[in-house]
Amino acid sequence: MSAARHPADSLSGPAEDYLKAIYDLEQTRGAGAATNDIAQRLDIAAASVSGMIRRLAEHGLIEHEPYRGVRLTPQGRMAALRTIRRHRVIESYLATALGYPWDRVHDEAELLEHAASDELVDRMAAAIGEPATDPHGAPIPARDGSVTERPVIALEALGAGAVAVVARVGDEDAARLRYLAELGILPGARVEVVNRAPFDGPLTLRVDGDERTIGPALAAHVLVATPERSLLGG
Amino acid sequence: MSAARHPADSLSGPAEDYLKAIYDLEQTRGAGAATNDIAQRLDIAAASVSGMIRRLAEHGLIEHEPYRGVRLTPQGRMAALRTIRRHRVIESYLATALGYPWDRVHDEAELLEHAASDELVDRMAAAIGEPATDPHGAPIPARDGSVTERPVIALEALGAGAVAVVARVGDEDAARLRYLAELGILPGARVEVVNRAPFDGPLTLRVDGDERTIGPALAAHVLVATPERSLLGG
DNA sequence: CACAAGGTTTAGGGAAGCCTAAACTTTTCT
DNA sequence: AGAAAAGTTTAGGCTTCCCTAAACCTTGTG
Ligand SMILES: [Mn+2]
Ligand SMILES: [Mn+2]
Ligand SMILES: [Mn+2]
Ligand SMILES: [Mn+2]
Repeated sequence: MSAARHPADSLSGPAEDYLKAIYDLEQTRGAGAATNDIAQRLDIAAASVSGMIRRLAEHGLIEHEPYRGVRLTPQGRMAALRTIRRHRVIESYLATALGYPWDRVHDEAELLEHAASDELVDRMAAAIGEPATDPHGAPIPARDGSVTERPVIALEALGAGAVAVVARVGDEDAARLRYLAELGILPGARVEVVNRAPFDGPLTLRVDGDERTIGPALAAHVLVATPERSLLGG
Repeated sequence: MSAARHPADSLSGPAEDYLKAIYDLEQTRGAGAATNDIAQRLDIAAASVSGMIRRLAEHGLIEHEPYRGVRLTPQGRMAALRTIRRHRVIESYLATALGYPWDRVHDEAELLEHAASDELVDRMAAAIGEPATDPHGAPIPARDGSVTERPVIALEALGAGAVAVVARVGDEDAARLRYLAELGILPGARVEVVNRAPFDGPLTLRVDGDERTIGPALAAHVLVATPERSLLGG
């Protein structure tokens, strides 16, 4: 009765973080986002997630099929993308305009994204030349919510001999980012899989002429574009 | 028993706004801040202020004498000044680095001040050359909490013939800021009181060679430094 | 098919912050 | 001084967002 007719502009910080998490989960897994997955991503008890799910559904931002998962409504997707745009523009601005190291922009953006106005975010984007991706290679949605996700594949999924360009790395863990930077695994870097040990063993890579060995768990957080995929268009 | 031994770094946004308000009230009024004044400044019911006062006192940030008012403890003053520094650095950065109009920096800073880290604020300050005052002329506290408040007097308090330099204007009301800018009443502007109508009447000023008339209510929000005061040192 | 395991929701509770109404204290006015 | 006015606090309630424990579905396995 009172559903779906709410201010909509004034989402709480926590609500915005839930929508972002649900958006991400919907993207990677094909289907709706599971309560447990949301809980894990946000480091919150599953029961608390159920509570927030109810509120978001009442506001018409998600649809909830009990015991089955949640999906964003068009309105919820728009809200998620607005927050994601803010997050990524802020990350980019901090790195480009203020010299922030790339392993620390994420935590700062995680809070600022809920406080910065659309106008501020637009001014930031303009000041640094409307970048297409954030410092970790993630695409920045446009003001209208449109995003062009490049076709990418996890570095972990490549076989020996494959050559690829790093498109994007997971940005949640600062220590991991520092380590990847040490290895030269940055967006735009060319990597070649020299060898792949069996039984989920480490990958030997050639990066910038140097040989590097990384475990599959780490390689799962590195997304790459392969020449074939680029040409075929995924 | 559990008083005064708390994280202290993690103050809520509302708590920081209360501390700022109490700091301001302590400065202008000489004595402790009254519940009603805090309520009016924050646009919150007086009863709600009593509740927050209890919490802030439990955290050792203020001292409360019931029915008499509150005062900041040294710890509370430090927390207030840290938030004020953030607010004013952010205002300055928005105006200088991002071309924000001076009538809109305040509202944006009012939210960002609770989300920006000290490191971000320091980087902003460095990027614009460590300004001494914000766009409205208010002094920016240093990292260690030290502030040098210039001796100022309300323009409203000047008599006919007085000459002064605008030091600072109230920044809470955007429309008022736009009007003052229209009149040329900006920090640094030289104003001369040409005439003063009796019975709380309007002041006629000369600003930039132009004659301007403003009411005493508006003049109360313009703080000026007079030559004598500057020389005598207040 | 039954049932254990895993995932999800409900029940009950707490802290923060806000509200209105009522009680209470202090100040001011007659 | 006594009473009205002004200011403050307390009482009782509400929403949001979090928690743990218990009930409840769904699924996969024996
Ligand atoms: Mn990020
Ligand atoms: Mn966030
Ligand atoms: Mn301000
Ligand atoms: Mn604020």
